[in-house]
Amino acid sequence: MSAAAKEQFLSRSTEDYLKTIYELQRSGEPAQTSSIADALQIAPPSVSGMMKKLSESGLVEHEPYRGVQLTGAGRRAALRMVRRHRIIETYLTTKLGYDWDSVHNEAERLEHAVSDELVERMAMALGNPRYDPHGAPIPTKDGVIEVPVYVPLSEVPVGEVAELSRVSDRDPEQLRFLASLGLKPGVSFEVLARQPFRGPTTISMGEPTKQQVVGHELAESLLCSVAPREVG
Amino acid sequence: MSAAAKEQFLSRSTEDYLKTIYELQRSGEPAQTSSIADALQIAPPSVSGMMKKLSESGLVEHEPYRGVQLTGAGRRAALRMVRRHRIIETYLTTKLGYDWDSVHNEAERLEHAVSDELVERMAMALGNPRYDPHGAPIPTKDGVIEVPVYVPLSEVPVGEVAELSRVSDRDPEQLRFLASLGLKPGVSFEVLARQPFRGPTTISMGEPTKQQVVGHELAESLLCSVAPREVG
DNA sequence: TTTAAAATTTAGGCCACCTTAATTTTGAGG
DNA sequence: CCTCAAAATTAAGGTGGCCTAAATTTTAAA
Repeated sequence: MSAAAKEQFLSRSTEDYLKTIYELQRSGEPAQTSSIADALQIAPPSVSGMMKKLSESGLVEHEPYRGVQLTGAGRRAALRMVRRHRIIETYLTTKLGYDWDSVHNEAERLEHAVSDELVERMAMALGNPRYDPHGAPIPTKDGVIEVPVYVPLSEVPVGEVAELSRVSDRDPEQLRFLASLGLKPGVSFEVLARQPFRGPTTISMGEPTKQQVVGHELAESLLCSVAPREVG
Repeated sequence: MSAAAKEQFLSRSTEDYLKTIYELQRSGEPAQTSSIADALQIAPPSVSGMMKKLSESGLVEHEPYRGVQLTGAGRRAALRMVRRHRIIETYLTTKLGYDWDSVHNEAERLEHAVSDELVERMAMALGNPRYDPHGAPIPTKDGVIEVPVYVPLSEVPVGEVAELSRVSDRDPEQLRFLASLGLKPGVSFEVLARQPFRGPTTISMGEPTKQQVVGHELAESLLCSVAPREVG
Protein backbone atom coordinates (compact mmCIF):
# COMPACT_ATOMS: atom_id res chain seq x y z
CA MET A 1 0.00 0.00 0.00
CA SER A 2 2.20 2.84 -1.25
CA ALA A 3 1.74 6.45 -0.26
CA ALA A 4 0.75 7.27 -3.81
CA ALA A 5 -2.08 4.75 -3.60
CA LYS A 6 -4.12 6.61 -1.02
CA GLU A 7 -5.35 9.57 -3.02
CA GLN A 8 -6.92 11.10 0.04
CA PHE A 9 -9.75 13.56 0.26
CA LEU A 10 -8.51 16.99 1.27
CA SER A 11 -10.71 19.56 2.95
CA ARG A 12 -10.99 23.01 1.51
CA SER A 13 -8.95 24.29 4.40
CA THR A 14 -6.21 21.75 3.84
CA GLU A 15 -6.05 22.65 0.17
CA ASP A 16 -5.57 26.28 1.11
CA TYR A 17 -2.79 25.48 3.55
CA LEU A 18 -0.91 23.36 1.04
CA LYS A 19 -1.15 25.92 -1.71
CA THR A 20 0.04 28.64 0.65
CA ILE A 21 2.95 26.58 1.88
CA TYR A 22 3.92 25.84 -1.69
CA GLU A 23 3.97 29.49 -2.54
CA LEU A 24 5.88 30.53 0.58
CA GLN A 25 8.33 27.77 0.15
CA ARG A 26 9.35 28.62 -3.38
CA SER A 27 12.55 30.16 -2.08
CA GLY A 28 13.51 26.71 -0.79
CA GLU A 29 13.38 27.72 2.85
CA PRO A 30 10.83 26.05 5.12
CA ALA A 31 7.60 28.03 5.48
CA GLN A 32 7.20 29.68 8.84
CA THR A 33 4.09 29.47 10.97
CA SER A 34 3.62 33.20 11.09
CA SER A 35 3.98 33.61 7.33
CA ILE A 36 1.34 30.97 6.75
CA ALA A 37 -0.93 32.58 9.32
CA ASP A 38 -0.40 35.90 7.62
CA ALA A 39 -1.09 34.63 4.14
CA LEU A 40 -4.25 32.81 5.18
CA GLN A 41 -5.46 35.55 7.52
CA ILE A 42 -5.62 33.14 10.39
CA ALA A 43 -4.24 33.15 13.94
CA PRO A 44 -0.85 31.44 14.37
CA PRO A 45 -2.10 28.77 16.81
CA SER A 46 -4.54 27.56 14.16
CA VAL A 47 -1.58 27.05 11.88
CA SER A 48 0.37 25.14 14.53
CA GLY A 49 -2.56 22.82 14.96
CA MET A 50 -3.02 22.24 11.29
CA MET A 51 0.69 21.63 10.80
CA LYS A 52 0.51 18.78 13.25
CA LYS A 53 -2.36 17.24 11.33
CA LEU A 54 -0.76 17.75 7.96
CA SER A 55 2.46 16.19 9.11
CA GLU A 56 0.55 13.22 10.53
CA SER A 57 -1.06 12.85 7.10
CA GLY A 58 2.36 12.90 5.50
CA LEU A 59 1.73 16.06 3.51
CA VAL A 60 4.36 18.19 5.21
CA GLU A 61 7.40 17.72 7.36
CA HIS A 62 7.19 19.82 10.45
CA GLU A 63 10.19 20.63 12.57
CA PRO A 64 8.67 22.36 15.59
CA TYR A 65 9.72 26.00 15.97
CA ARG A 66 11.49 25.74 12.61
CA GLY A 67 8.78 25.63 9.97
CA VAL A 68 7.35 23.16 7.49
CA GLN A 69 8.25 21.77 4.10
CA LEU A 70 5.99 19.96 1.69
CA THR A 71 6.57 16.27 1.17
CA GLY A 72 6.25 14.76 -2.28
CA ALA A 73 2.55 14.09 -1.72
CA GLY A 74 2.04 17.58 -0.32
CA ARG A 75 3.77 19.15 -3.27
CA ARG A 76 1.68 17.17 -5.73
CA ALA A 77 -1.51 18.22 -3.97
CA ALA A 78 -0.36 21.85 -3.92
CA LEU A 79 0.53 21.84 -7.60
CA ARG A 80 -2.86 20.38 -8.38
CA MET A 81 -4.42 23.40 -6.71
CA VAL A 82 -2.08 25.79 -8.48
CA ARG A 83 -3.01 24.23 -11.81
CA ARG A 84 -6.68 24.59 -11.01
CA HIS A 85 -6.33 28.17 -9.97
CA ARG A 86 -4.41 29.21 -13.06
CA ILE A 87 -6.54 27.27 -15.52
CA ILE A 88 -9.65 28.81 -14.00
CA GLU A 89 -8.19 32.32 -14.17
CA THR A 90 -7.26 31.80 -17.79
CA TYR A 91 -10.65 30.37 -18.64
CA LEU A 92 -12.57 33.18 -17.01
CA THR A 93 -10.59 35.88 -18.79
CA THR A 94 -10.46 34.16 -22.15
CA LYS A 95 -13.93 32.68 -22.37
CA LEU A 96 -16.12 34.75 -20.10
CA GLY A 97 -14.77 38.24 -20.52
CA TYR A 98 -13.43 38.73 -17.01
CA ASP A 99 -10.78 41.39 -16.50
CA TRP A 100 -7.49 40.15 -15.16
CA ASP A 101 -7.96 42.02 -11.91
CA SER A 102 -11.16 40.23 -10.94
CA VAL A 103 -10.36 36.60 -11.63
CA HIS A 104 -8.26 35.87 -8.58
CA ASN A 105 -11.06 35.89 -6.02
CA GLU A 106 -13.38 33.90 -8.23
CA ALA A 107 -10.66 31.29 -8.84
CA GLU A 108 -9.88 31.18 -5.16
CA ARG A 109 -13.36 29.79 -4.50
CA LEU A 110 -13.81 27.70 -7.61
CA GLU A 111 -10.51 25.85 -7.28
CA HIS A 112 -11.98 23.90 -4.37
CA ALA A 113 -15.20 22.99 -6.17
CA VAL A 114 -14.23 21.93 -9.68
CA SER A 115 -13.56 18.32 -10.58
CA ASP A 116 -10.39 17.18 -12.27
CA GLU A 117 -12.51 16.52 -15.32
CA LEU A 118 -13.76 20.09 -15.46
CA VAL A 119 -10.25 21.47 -15.12
CA GLU A 120 -9.07 19.33 -18.00
CA ARG A 121 -12.04 20.31 -20.12
CA MET A 122 -11.31 23.97 -19.52
CA ALA A 123 -7.64 23.43 -20.30
CA MET A 124 -8.61 21.62 -23.49
CA ALA A 125 -10.99 24.40 -24.52
CA LEU A 126 -8.12 26.84 -24.05
CA GLY A 127 -5.64 24.75 -26.03
CA ASN A 128 -3.65 23.72 -22.96
CA PRO A 129 -2.19 27.12 -22.17
CA ARG A 130 1.24 27.31 -20.51
CA TYR A 131 0.74 30.65 -18.75
CA ASP A 132 -2.14 32.30 -16.98
CA PRO A 133 -3.25 35.90 -17.63
CA HIS A 134 -0.72 37.22 -15.14
CA GLY A 135 2.14 35.34 -16.77
CA ALA A 136 2.40 32.60 -14.14
CA PRO A 137 3.31 29.17 -15.52
CA ILE A 138 0.56 26.55 -15.34
CA PRO A 139 1.67 23.18 -13.93
CA THR A 140 0.86 20.19 -16.08
CA LYS A 141 -1.66 17.59 -15.02
CA ASP A 142 1.21 15.44 -13.71
CA GLY A 143 2.56 18.22 -11.55
CA VAL A 144 5.42 19.51 -13.66
CA ILE A 145 5.92 23.25 -13.49
CA GLU A 146 8.30 25.48 -15.36
CA VAL A 147 10.55 27.55 -13.09
CA PRO A 148 11.52 30.64 -15.07
CA VAL A 149 14.27 32.97 -13.93
CA TYR A 150 12.90 36.44 -13.45
CA VAL A 151 14.55 39.76 -12.78
CA PRO A 152 12.38 42.39 -11.06
CA LEU A 153 12.09 45.51 -13.17
CA SER A 154 13.69 47.36 -10.30
CA GLU A 155 16.89 45.43 -10.98
CA VAL A 156 17.00 45.31 -14.77
CA PRO A 157 20.13 47.33 -15.70
CA VAL A 158 19.67 50.66 -17.41
CA GLY A 159 20.08 50.31 -21.16
CA GLU A 160 18.82 46.73 -21.19
CA VAL A 161 15.91 45.54 -23.29
CA ALA A 162 13.61 43.20 -21.41
CA GLU A 163 10.16 41.69 -21.48
CA LEU A 164 7.56 41.84 -18.76
CA SER A 165 6.88 38.19 -17.89
CA ARG A 166 4.81 38.05 -14.79
CA VAL A 167 2.86 40.15 -12.31
CA SER A 168 1.17 39.31 -9.04
CA ASP A 169 -2.50 38.36 -9.29
CA ARG A 170 -3.28 39.40 -5.74
CA ASP A 171 -3.98 43.10 -5.88
CA PRO A 172 -6.86 44.12 -8.18
CA GLU A 173 -6.04 47.80 -7.88
CA GLN A 174 -2.46 47.29 -8.91
CA LEU A 175 -3.62 45.17 -11.84
CA ARG A 176 -6.04 47.82 -13.03
CA PHE A 177 -3.27 50.39 -12.84
CA LEU A 178 -0.89 48.19 -14.81
CA ALA A 179 -3.56 47.61 -17.43
CA SER A 180 -4.03 51.36 -17.76
CA LEU A 181 -0.32 51.68 -18.50
CA GLY A 182 -0.43 48.85 -21.01
CA LEU A 183 1.91 46.83 -18.85
CA LYS A 184 0.99 43.19 -19.23
CA PRO A 185 3.01 40.00 -19.68
CA GLY A 186 4.62 39.77 -23.11
CA VAL A 187 5.27 43.49 -23.49
CA SER A 188 8.85 44.46 -24.36
CA PHE A 189 10.55 47.62 -23.23
CA GLU A 190 13.90 49.30 -22.77
CA VAL A 191 15.11 50.59 -19.44
CA LEU A 192 16.05 54.23 -19.97
CA ALA A 193 16.92 55.38 -16.49
CA ARG A 194 16.64 54.68 -12.81
CA GLN A 195 16.96 57.06 -9.92
CA PRO A 196 19.01 55.96 -6.93
CA PHE A 197 17.72 55.55 -3.35
CA ARG A 198 14.89 53.24 -4.39
CA GLY A 199 13.71 55.75 -6.93
CA PRO A 200 11.54 55.24 -10.00
CA THR A 201 12.57 53.46 -13.20
CA THR A 202 11.88 54.97 -16.61
CA ILE A 203 11.18 52.67 -19.53
CA SER A 204 10.16 53.11 -23.12
CA MET A 205 7.70 50.76 -24.73
CA GLY A 206 4.84 50.40 -27.16
CA GLU A 207 4.04 51.47 -30.68
CA PRO A 208 4.33 54.44 -31.05
CA THR A 209 7.08 54.43 -28.47
CA LYS A 210 6.08 55.99 -25.18
CA GLN A 211 7.91 56.61 -21.93
CA GLN A 212 6.63 55.33 -18.59
CA VAL A 213 7.86 56.04 -15.12
CA VAL A 214 7.39 53.22 -12.63
CA GLY A 215 7.86 53.64 -8.88
CA HIS A 216 10.27 51.40 -7.03
CA GLU A 217 7.73 49.33 -5.15
CA LEU A 218 5.72 48.59 -8.24
CA ALA A 219 8.90 47.86 -10.21
CA GLU A 220 9.85 45.27 -7.62
CA SER A 221 6.71 43.32 -8.36
CA LEU A 222 7.12 43.36 -12.15
CA LEU A 223 9.05 40.23 -13.00
CA CYS A 224 10.95 40.43 -16.25
CA SER A 225 12.97 38.24 -18.58
CA VAL A 226 16.16 39.76 -19.88
CA ALA A 227 17.47 38.36 -23.15
CA PRO A 228 20.53 36.40 -21.99
CA ARG A 229 23.68 38.18 -23.03
CA GLU A 230 26.12 36.34 -25.25
CA VAL A 231 28.95 34.97 -23.21
CA GLY A 232 31.95 36.53 -24.90
CA MET B 1 -33.94 47.84 8.34
CA SER B 2 -36.16 45.58 6.26
CA ALA B 3 -35.76 41.83 6.10
CA ALA B 4 -34.70 42.14 2.48
CA ALA B 5 -31.86 44.43 3.50
CA LYS B 6 -29.83 41.83 5.31
CA GLU B 7 -28.60 39.72 2.43
CA GLN B 8 -27.02 37.24 4.78
CA PHE B 9 -24.22 34.83 4.13
CA LEU B 10 -25.50 31.28 3.87
CA SER B 11 -23.33 28.25 4.53
CA ARG B 12 -23.05 25.55 1.95
CA SER B 13 -25.12 23.33 4.16
CA THR B 14 -27.83 25.94 4.54
CA GLU B 15 -27.97 26.42 0.79
CA ASP B 16 -28.48 22.70 0.35
CA TYR B 17 -31.28 22.61 2.89
CA LEU B 18 -33.10 25.50 1.31
CA LYS B 19 -32.86 24.08 -2.18
CA THR B 20 -34.08 20.72 -0.96
CA ILE B 21 -37.00 22.23 0.90
CA TYR B 22 -37.93 24.21 -2.18
CA GLU B 23 -37.98 21.09 -4.28
CA LEU B 24 -39.93 19.05 -1.75
CA GLN B 25 -42.37 21.82 -1.18
CA ARG B 26 -43.34 22.27 -4.80
CA SER B 27 -46.56 20.39 -4.16
CA GLY B 28 -47.53 23.17 -1.75
CA GLU B 29 -47.44 20.91 1.29
CA PRO B 30 -44.91 21.67 4.05
CA ALA B 31 -41.71 19.64 3.69
CA GLN B 32 -41.37 16.91 6.27
CA THR B 33 -38.29 16.33 8.36
CA SER B 34 -37.88 12.78 7.14
CA SER B 35 -38.15 13.75 3.47
CA ILE B 36 -35.49 16.38 3.91
CA ALA B 37 -33.29 13.91 5.76
CA ASP B 38 -33.82 11.44 2.97
CA ALA B 39 -33.04 13.86 0.18
CA LEU B 40 -29.89 15.14 1.85
CA GLN B 41 -28.74 11.72 3.08
CA ILE B 42 -28.64 12.96 6.62
CA ALA B 43 -30.09 11.67 9.92
CA PRO B 44 -33.48 13.15 10.89
CA PRO B 45 -32.26 14.72 14.15
CA SER B 46 -29.73 16.75 12.18
CA VAL B 47 -32.59 18.12 10.13
CA SER B 48 -34.61 19.03 13.23
CA GLY B 49 -31.66 20.97 14.55
CA MET B 50 -31.13 22.82 11.31
CA MET B 51 -34.83 23.62 11.04
CA LYS B 52 -34.65 25.39 14.35
CA LYS B 53 -31.74 27.46 13.13
CA LEU B 54 -33.30 28.23 9.79
CA SER B 55 -36.51 29.33 11.41
CA GLU B 56 -34.60 31.55 13.81
CA SER B 57 -32.94 33.11 10.75
CA GLY B 58 -36.34 33.68 9.21
CA LEU B 59 -35.71 31.44 6.21
CA VAL B 60 -38.38 28.87 7.01
CA GLU B 61 -41.46 28.55 9.17
CA HIS B 62 -41.32 25.48 11.30
CA GLU B 63 -44.38 23.99 12.91
CA PRO B 64 -42.95 21.26 15.13
CA TYR B 65 -43.97 17.74 14.11
CA ARG B 66 -45.69 19.20 11.06
CA GLY B 67 -42.95 20.26 8.70
CA VAL B 68 -41.46 23.45 7.31
CA GLN B 69 -42.31 25.98 4.65
CA LEU B 70 -40.00 28.51 3.07
CA THR B 71 -40.54 32.14 3.91
CA GLY B 72 -40.17 34.78 1.24
CA ALA B 73 -36.47 35.17 2.02
CA GLY B 74 -36.01 31.41 2.07
CA ARG B 75 -37.72 31.00 -1.26
CA ARG B 76 -35.59 33.72 -2.83
CA ALA B 77 -32.42 32.08 -1.55
CA ALA B 78 -33.60 28.69 -2.80
CA LEU B 79 -34.44 29.99 -6.25
CA ARG B 80 -31.07 31.63 -6.44
CA MET B 81 -29.52 28.19 -5.93
CA VAL B 82 -31.84 26.60 -8.47
CA ARG B 83 -30.88 29.23 -11.02
CA ARG B 84 -27.22 28.61 -10.36
CA HIS B 85 -27.59 24.89 -10.65
CA ARG B 86 -29.47 25.02 -13.93
CA ILE B 87 -27.32 27.69 -15.53
CA ILE B 88 -24.23 25.70 -14.63
CA GLU B 89 -25.68 22.49 -16.05
CA THR B 90 -26.56 24.27 -19.25
CA TYR B 91 -23.17 25.90 -19.51
CA LEU B 92 -21.27 22.68 -18.97
CA THR B 93 -23.23 20.80 -21.61
CA THR B 94 -23.33 23.60 -24.15
CA LYS B 95 -19.85 25.05 -23.79
CA LEU B 96 -17.69 22.32 -22.38
CA GLY B 97 -19.02 19.21 -24.02
CA TYR B 98 -20.40 17.49 -20.95
CA ASP B 99 -23.04 14.82 -21.44
CA TRP B 100 -26.36 15.53 -19.77
CA ASP B 101 -25.92 12.61 -17.40
CA SER B 102 -22.74 13.93 -15.82
CA VAL B 103 -23.53 17.58 -15.18
CA HIS B 104 -25.67 17.18 -12.10
CA ASN B 105 -22.91 16.25 -9.68
CA GLU B 106 -20.56 18.89 -11.01
CA ALA B 107 -23.26 21.55 -10.69
CA GLU B 108 -24.09 20.34 -7.21
CA ARG B 109 -20.62 21.40 -6.07
CA LEU B 110 -20.14 24.46 -8.23
CA GLU B 111 -23.43 26.08 -7.29
CA HIS B 112 -21.98 26.87 -3.87
CA ALA B 113 -18.76 28.35 -5.20
CA VAL B 114 -19.70 30.59 -8.11
CA SER B 115 -20.36 34.29 -7.68
CA ASP B 116 -23.52 35.97 -8.88
CA GLU B 117 -21.37 37.66 -11.48
CA LEU B 118 -20.10 34.37 -12.88
CA VAL B 119 -23.62 32.97 -13.06
CA GLU B 120 -24.77 35.99 -15.01
CA ARG B 121 -21.78 35.82 -17.32
CA MET B 122 -22.51 32.19 -18.05
CA ALA B 123 -26.18 32.98 -18.63
CA MET B 124 -25.18 35.79 -20.97
CA ALA B 125 -22.78 33.56 -22.90
CA LEU B 126 -25.65 31.10 -23.34
CA GLY B 127 -28.10 33.78 -24.47
CA ASN B 128 -30.14 33.66 -21.27
CA PRO B 129 -31.61 30.20 -21.74
CA ARG B 130 -35.04 29.43 -20.31
CA TYR B 131 -34.56 25.71 -19.83
CA ASP B 132 -31.70 23.52 -18.72
CA PRO B 133 -30.56 20.38 -20.60
CA HIS B 134 -33.13 18.28 -18.77
CA GLY B 135 -35.97 20.62 -19.65
CA ALA B 136 -36.27 22.24 -16.23
CA PRO B 137 -37.16 25.95 -16.30
CA ILE B 138 -34.42 28.32 -15.17
CA PRO B 139 -35.54 30.97 -12.67
CA THR B 140 -34.71 34.54 -13.61
CA LYS B 141 -32.20 36.59 -11.69
CA ASP B 142 -35.09 38.14 -9.71
CA GLY B 143 -36.45 34.77 -8.69
CA VAL B 144 -39.29 34.32 -11.15
CA ILE B 145 -39.79 30.76 -12.31
CA GLU B 146 -42.15 29.32 -14.89
CA VAL B 147 -44.42 26.59 -13.53
CA PRO B 148 -45.37 24.42 -16.49
CA VAL B 149 -48.12 21.83 -16.29
CA TYR B 150 -46.76 18.41 -17.10
CA VAL B 151 -48.40 15.07 -17.68
CA PRO B 152 -46.26 12.01 -16.98
CA LEU B 153 -45.92 9.83 -20.06
CA SER B 154 -47.57 7.08 -18.04
CA GLU B 155 -50.75 9.15 -18.04
CA VAL B 156 -50.81 10.61 -21.54
CA PRO B 157 -53.92 9.06 -23.15
CA VAL B 158 -53.44 6.53 -25.96
CA GLY B 159 -53.80 8.20 -29.34
CA GLU B 160 -52.53 11.54 -28.06
CA VAL B 161 -49.60 13.41 -29.58
CA ALA B 162 -47.34 14.93 -26.95
CA GLU B 163 -43.88 16.37 -26.44
CA LEU B 164 -41.33 15.25 -23.90
CA SER B 165 -40.66 18.35 -21.80
CA ARG B 166 -38.65 17.36 -18.82
CA VAL B 167 -36.72 14.53 -17.22
CA SER B 168 -35.07 14.14 -13.84
CA ASP B 169 -31.40 15.12 -13.70
CA ARG B 170 -30.66 12.88 -10.74
CA ASP B 171 -29.96 9.46 -12.18
CA PRO B 172 -27.06 9.33 -14.66
CA GLU B 173 -27.87 5.77 -15.70
CA GLN B 174 -31.44 6.61 -16.53
CA LEU B 175 -30.25 9.63 -18.49
CA ARG B 176 -27.83 7.57 -20.52
CA PHE B 177 -30.58 5.11 -21.28
CA LEU B 178 -32.93 7.86 -22.36
CA ALA B 179 -30.24 9.32 -24.59
CA SER B 180 -29.74 5.94 -26.22
CA LEU B 181 -33.46 5.91 -27.06
CA GLY B 182 -33.31 9.46 -28.42
CA LEU B 183 -35.67 10.58 -25.69
CA LYS B 184 -34.77 14.11 -24.75
CA PRO B 185 -36.76 17.28 -24.06
CA GLY B 186 -38.34 18.70 -27.19
CA VAL B 187 -38.96 15.37 -28.88
CA SER B 188 -42.55 14.78 -30.09
CA PHE B 189 -44.25 11.42 -30.17
CA GLU B 190 -47.60 9.69 -30.39
CA VAL B 191 -48.86 7.31 -27.75
CA LEU B 192 -49.78 4.10 -29.56
CA ALA B 193 -50.67 1.80 -26.71
CA ARG B 194 -50.46 1.14 -23.03
CA GLN B 195 -50.81 -2.11 -21.17
CA PRO B 196 -52.90 -2.14 -18.03
CA PHE B 197 -51.66 -3.06 -14.53
CA ARG B 198 -48.83 -0.52 -14.65
CA GLY B 199 -47.61 -1.98 -17.89
CA PRO B 200 -45.40 -0.40 -20.55
CA THR B 201 -46.38 2.39 -22.91
CA THR B 202 -45.66 2.20 -26.64
CA ILE B 203 -44.92 5.39 -28.52
CA SER B 204 -43.86 6.25 -32.05
CA MET B 205 -41.38 9.02 -32.67
CA GLY B 206 -38.50 10.22 -34.76
CA GLU B 207 -37.61 10.46 -38.40
CA PRO B 208 -37.90 7.84 -39.79
CA THR B 209 -40.68 6.89 -37.44
CA LYS B 210 -39.72 4.27 -34.92
CA GLN B 211 -41.60 2.55 -32.13
CA GLN B 212 -40.37 2.56 -28.55
CA VAL B 213 -41.65 0.64 -25.55
CA VAL B 214 -41.22 2.41 -22.23
CA GLY B 215 -41.75 0.68 -18.88
CA HIS B 216 -44.19 2.13 -16.41
CA GLU B 217 -41.69 3.40 -13.85
CA LEU B 218 -39.63 5.18 -16.46
CA ALA B 219 -42.79 6.57 -18.09
CA GLU B 220 -43.78 8.07 -14.75
CA SER B 221 -40.62 10.15 -14.71
CA LEU B 222 -40.98 11.47 -18.26
CA LEU B 223 -42.91 14.70 -17.97
CA CYS B 224 -44.77 15.68 -21.11
CA SER B 225 -46.74 18.56 -22.55
CA VAL B 226 -49.92 17.60 -24.34
CA ALA B 227 -51.17 20.08 -26.95
CA PRO B 228 -54.24 21.52 -25.21
CA ARG B 229 -57.39 20.19 -26.86
CA GLU B 230 -59.80 22.70 -28.36
CA VAL B 231 -62.66 23.32 -26.02
CA GLY B 232 -65.64 22.44 -28.19
C1' DT C 1 -60.73 4.29 22.58
C1' DT C 2 -56.70 2.11 23.09
C1' DT C 3 -52.23 1.25 21.62
C1' DA C 4 -48.46 0.01 18.55
C1' DA C 5 -45.82 1.98 14.89
C1' DA C 6 -43.89 5.92 12.75
C1' DA C 7 -42.20 10.47 12.90
C1' DT C 8 -39.97 13.95 15.36
C1' DT C 9 -37.52 16.21 18.86
C1' DT C 10 -34.29 16.37 22.83
C1' DA C 11 -30.03 15.04 24.90
C1' DG C 12 -25.38 14.21 24.60
C1' DG C 13 -21.19 13.62 21.81
C1' DC C 14 -17.68 13.99 17.98
C1' DC C 15 -14.84 16.25 14.52
C1' DA C 16 -12.86 20.12 11.90
C1' DC C 17 -11.36 24.47 12.40
C1' DC C 18 -11.16 28.65 14.44
C1' DT C 19 -10.18 31.87 18.61
C1' DT C 20 -7.51 34.07 22.83
C1' DA C 21 -4.43 33.40 26.74
C1' DA C 22 -0.55 31.23 28.77
C1' DT C 23 3.79 28.96 28.16
C1' DT C 24 7.95 27.46 25.81
C1' DT C 25 11.66 27.94 22.48
C1' DT C 26 14.73 30.56 19.80
C1' DG C 27 18.40 33.59 18.78
C1' DA C 28 20.32 38.42 18.84
C1' DG C 29 22.77 41.90 21.67
C1' DG C 30 25.04 43.11 25.72
C1' DC D 1 27.01 33.42 28.93
C1' DC D 2 22.78 35.76 29.96
C1' DT D 3 18.72 38.38 29.01
C1' DC D 4 14.69 39.11 26.71
C1' DA D 5 11.62 40.04 22.80
C1' DA D 6 9.81 37.65 18.96
C1' DA D 7 8.05 33.42 17.27
C1' DA D 8 5.87 29.19 18.07
C1' DT D 9 3.45 26.02 20.71
C1' DT D 10 0.15 24.21 24.13
C1' DA D 11 -4.08 24.94 26.65
C1' DA D 12 -8.78 25.96 26.88
C1' DG D 13 -12.92 27.20 24.70
C1' DG D 14 -16.41 28.30 20.82
C1' DT D 15 -19.14 27.31 16.50
C1' DG D 16 -21.04 24.67 12.68
C1' DG D 17 -22.63 20.58 11.30
C1' DC D 18 -23.04 16.00 11.74
C1' DC D 19 -24.10 11.57 14.57
C1' DT D 20 -26.67 7.93 17.89
C1' DA D 21 -29.75 6.89 21.62
C1' DA D 22 -33.62 8.03 24.22
C1' DA D 23 -37.83 10.50 24.98
C1' DT D 24 -41.86 12.42 23.06
C1' DT D 25 -45.62 13.33 19.91
C1' DT D 26 -48.53 12.04 16.19
C1' DT D 27 -50.80 8.61 13.38
C1' DA D 28 -53.65 5.17 12.24
C1' DA D 29 -55.16 0.50 13.03
C1' DA D 30 -57.51 -2.80 16.04
